[in-house]
Order: sequence, then C-alpha cells, then structure tokens
Amino acid sequence: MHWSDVIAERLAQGGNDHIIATGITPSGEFHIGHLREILTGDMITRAAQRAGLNAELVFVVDNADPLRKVYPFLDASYEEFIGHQLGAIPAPDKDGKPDWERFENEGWSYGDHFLAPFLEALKQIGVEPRLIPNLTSYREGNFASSAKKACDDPGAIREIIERVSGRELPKDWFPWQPLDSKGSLDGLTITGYEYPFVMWTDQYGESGQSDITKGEGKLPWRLDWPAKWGFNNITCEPFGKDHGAAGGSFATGVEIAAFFGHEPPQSLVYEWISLRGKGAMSSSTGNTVGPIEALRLVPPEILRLLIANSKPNKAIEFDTGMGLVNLADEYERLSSRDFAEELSSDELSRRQRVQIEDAQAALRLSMVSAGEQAEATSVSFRHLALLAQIKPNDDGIWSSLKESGAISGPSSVLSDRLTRMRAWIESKHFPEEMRIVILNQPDEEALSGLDDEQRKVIPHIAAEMESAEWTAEGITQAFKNAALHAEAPMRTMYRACYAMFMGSERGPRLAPILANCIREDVCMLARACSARLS
RNA sequence: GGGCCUGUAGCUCAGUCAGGUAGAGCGUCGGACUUUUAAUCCGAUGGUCGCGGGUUCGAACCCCGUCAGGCCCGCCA
Repeated sequence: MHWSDVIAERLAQGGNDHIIATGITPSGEFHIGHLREILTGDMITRAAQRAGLNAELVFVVDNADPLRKVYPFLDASYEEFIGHQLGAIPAPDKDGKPDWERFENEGWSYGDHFLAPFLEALKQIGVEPRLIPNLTSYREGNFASSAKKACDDPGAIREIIERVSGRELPKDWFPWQPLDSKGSLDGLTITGYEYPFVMWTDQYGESGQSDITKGEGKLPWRLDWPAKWGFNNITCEPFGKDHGAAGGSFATGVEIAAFFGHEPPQSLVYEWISLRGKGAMSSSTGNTVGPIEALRLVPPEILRLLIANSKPNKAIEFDTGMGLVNLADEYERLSSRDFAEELSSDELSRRQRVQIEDAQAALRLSMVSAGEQAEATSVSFRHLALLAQIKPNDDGIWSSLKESGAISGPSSVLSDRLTRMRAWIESKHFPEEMRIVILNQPDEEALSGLDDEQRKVIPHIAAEMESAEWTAEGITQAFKNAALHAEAPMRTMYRACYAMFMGSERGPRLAPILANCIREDVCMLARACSARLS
C-alpha cells in the first residue's frame, strides 16, 4: 500500500472529517525542501479524499515567528527588526533594504514577500491549500483559550517540557512572549499576570502589559504548535525529522495538547531533501534550489513524482543533473504502463502486487490535477534533450518526431516539456554528459582507436565536406559519397565520423547537427583529422 | 548522553509494517534493426540482503547484540 494510503486508512479510523496541516516559517526564500512538506500533506489529502473522507489541506504560515538574524540577503538595517514578527516588518527590496513604502501602503510584509513566489509555484504544481496566517490567528484571538490555560498554570507546562524534553527551563520562563515597546519578542522580563494581561518590562526600561487575547505577543513554539492543532481542528500533520526527535516539539506537543484539552494530530515524520553532493538545503547559506527555479527545468508532475515515489522516511538527494533524466524517464515508463492489466494477472505474488499498486499510486499522485490521466508522450527525456540541442526551432523537432512515427502532432504536454527542456539545457544544471559537443580540434585518442579500414575513409569524408550542399540532406549525401569512394560500408564510415567530429564511438545522427554548425569549422576539423593520419 | 534514519546487483533504489523460491530501472556485454536522433527491440550479466546470535519447518523481513554512514535534540521542513 502506498504511504499516503496507509495514513488515509489511519485517518479513516478517527472519523470522516479531516484537516491536514502543513506549516512553514517564511523567514527566507523557499526551497525544494519546503515542497516536501506541502506535497506530503497534499498527497495525504488526496489519498484521504480518494478513501471517501472529507479532507482539506491547510497551510499555516508561521508569520508570527520572529526574525532570528540578519541573513546574508538582507541589508544591515534589518538589525533593528531582530525579534520582530515576520508578518509585522517590511519586506526587503531588491537591494535587501526594507521597503517601507509598500509596507505602509499595502501592508506588504516580510512574510508576504517570501510566501508569494512559493504560492505561485504551488499553484503550478497543483497544490492550493487554504492559508492560515498565524499572526492573524493571534490577532483574532484564536490562541486566547490555550494561552489562558498556559498562563493560568505555567507550572504544569513547565513540568511537561522539562520532563519530556529533558532540558531545564530558565527560572523566569513564562508561557507567553509579549511584544516589547518596539515590537520585539526578545529580551523581556515578565513581571506579572492577570488575565488577560501579562505585565512586562523590556530591555529599554519600558514596561507595559500584553493582552493575550489580542495577539500582543505569542506563545513559545512548543506551545504555539499544539495550540494551533486545537482551534484549527488539525487531525493530521506531516513534519520534518527535526520536530520528530525524542523530546522534540512533537513529543512535548502531544502532552501539551492534552493539557489544552484536545487530541494531537496523526503525525508523519519525513526526511529532509539535500542537494546532490552539497548537503542539506539552507536558505541562509544560499545552498538552495528554489521551487520556481526547479519548475523552470522540471515539469511539475515529475517534481511530484520525486515526492510520491519516495517513502517519507527516505532522505532524498535532489539531483538537477543526470538524476533528473532518470526521474523523468521513470515517469515516462510509469505513464505508459497498463496497471489494470498487470494487476489482473493472478500469478502475482503479494510482493509483486504491492509493487504494482505502489507504482500506480505514485503515478496517480504525480498528476497536477487529481484524477487526471497520465499521458505517455512516447518521447523520453533523453531523446528530447538530444532533439532540443540539435534543432534550433520547435517545428523541426515536431516534424522529426512525426517522421519517426513517435507522435502524430505536438501535444501540449510535450511542448510544455520542451520549453522547460530548453531552459534546462541553458542552465548550469544540465549534465555535461548529455551535452552534444562538436570538437574544434582532432581528438587523438578517438582517432587512434580506429582500425585501418576506418581511417581509410577519413580523407574521403574531408574531401566531400568541402563540396557538400550545407543541409542535412546534402551532408548525408556527402557521407554516402565518401563511403562509396572509399569502398567502405556505411557503418565503418559512421564510426570514422564520430571519431572525427565528436571524439566518440557512437552518437546522435550527425548530418542535422553538422548542418547547424559553421561549414568552415567543420571542414577545418575534417582536414586536420585527415592530415593527422597521413 | 538521549533518539531517529539508512546499510539489498557496478550505480539509484523497491521489497521489512501482515516471515514463504532475492526484484526493478540504469549501467555493462552480446545480438537484431541489411546506413545510427547516445534511438528502439531482444537476450545475457550481475547480490555471503553490513556483521554475529536467537525465534521459526522456513528470516532481507521478527527479537537481541554489534559495526559503519547520515541526521536530530535553541531555531529550521
């Protein structure tokens, strides 16, 4: 059974109505790792809906969290906002400076700035969750009841956190963080509590009171999370392994939720995504691939497959090079399979059956719109990568594919894929081994690997190139002439060609590629090869 | 110190929850297609399932131990 169905089955035991939650702090640029959070939630939601449950995906935007530090992409002036809530400070402009104008006129905040492009990417990838801005939840008083319980009995909360997490809380710890006179959550001292007010003094010597029913502060993370489960009616939440460690925030959250008087959600811990060879992604080190950037290269369904086809506890190494080619070809293979037919065989072992069912579920979850049928394009990623490099314009590709009988016409899926393919080829991520390169000087090693028969053709090829009509057809004719004059079979001739022009033993059809090269360059290379052997 | 995950074919990984003859893709090698879009098709190759014990008629799978790698335990998906 697919992992999403396993969770859906568990949810079904707990009732019919479910809210699956995901949550991210918009402290910097979003990356592929965040996509796992959302997609994991999305896939659970789809599985639950398929199982007949009433399920909704929500995305809690943790914009009540404070800015922790001045990240490298921020101007030094952000120093004054450290400790301030992400939804309550201006967004950085293109120079990393606070954009006060937009903040004051439109309320465009730091959190909005980073959230917006991520939401755009989510839309492309077929995920449109209901948004719950956490700062708004505070201001509307949704945290009031939990906050009251915690402030009424700080000892009980302290006991839970200290026992479960095994760490000791400071003596002056209090389960509410007020905003100080400048709007920061840092450096305050709690001086008293009388519902609904928490009294404080800040580092500037100012003092005041914070109304816990109006969002004049926030709950510390370990309370914030379980409180949200309650008023948002969360029944299921996937989260990263960082929260899942023993004594981590989920463990304390379970008990704190009970103290608040509600059930914790069904949990699912997932592993992180790292960049191949570069370690974990992190916004602050700049070691990221953004969802937008990824979508420029990869069709959304293939990005979805990456998540759907990996069990949540499996660490994923995101590879924008060859790994992507393999993933895309895997998608092609899956979409051309007839699962119903495979499953109808009664000679399947339990294992085989499970494998087929999982592949089927993974493909289904990869669709951008739920319920859509996968469409096999019958053109592999590899093949398309070749064509895109050989043919400068798209029409040439379609007619070539039509000629070979692969397609009857360009489908929208395919032309969309081609657009991304071209972006990929131009990006730094495109793998060298896929890149078609015509040599500019003879490759000694390749030439010396030829036998006498093959060498014999080279001068003829060089000669024919000089006079060939410079089109794919003309060059093909020149090749034939060369073989004819050398009295060699075409196979031998081609072997010599690849050694001459690409330094390899085999390759893609040469004539169309050469036709797109500058004639004089090709002729010079051919003459040089010929001279090298004489 | 506490905890989690991973270890299966040259590579990437399924398979472990419900024990029942070791799987897929890629790669490699060979062949076909009588001249090739790294194509396609067919075939072959390939594993003491990290290691040691235990339970069992039977263990990759369950239990105990052990080694190795990665990670979490202020914040982070």
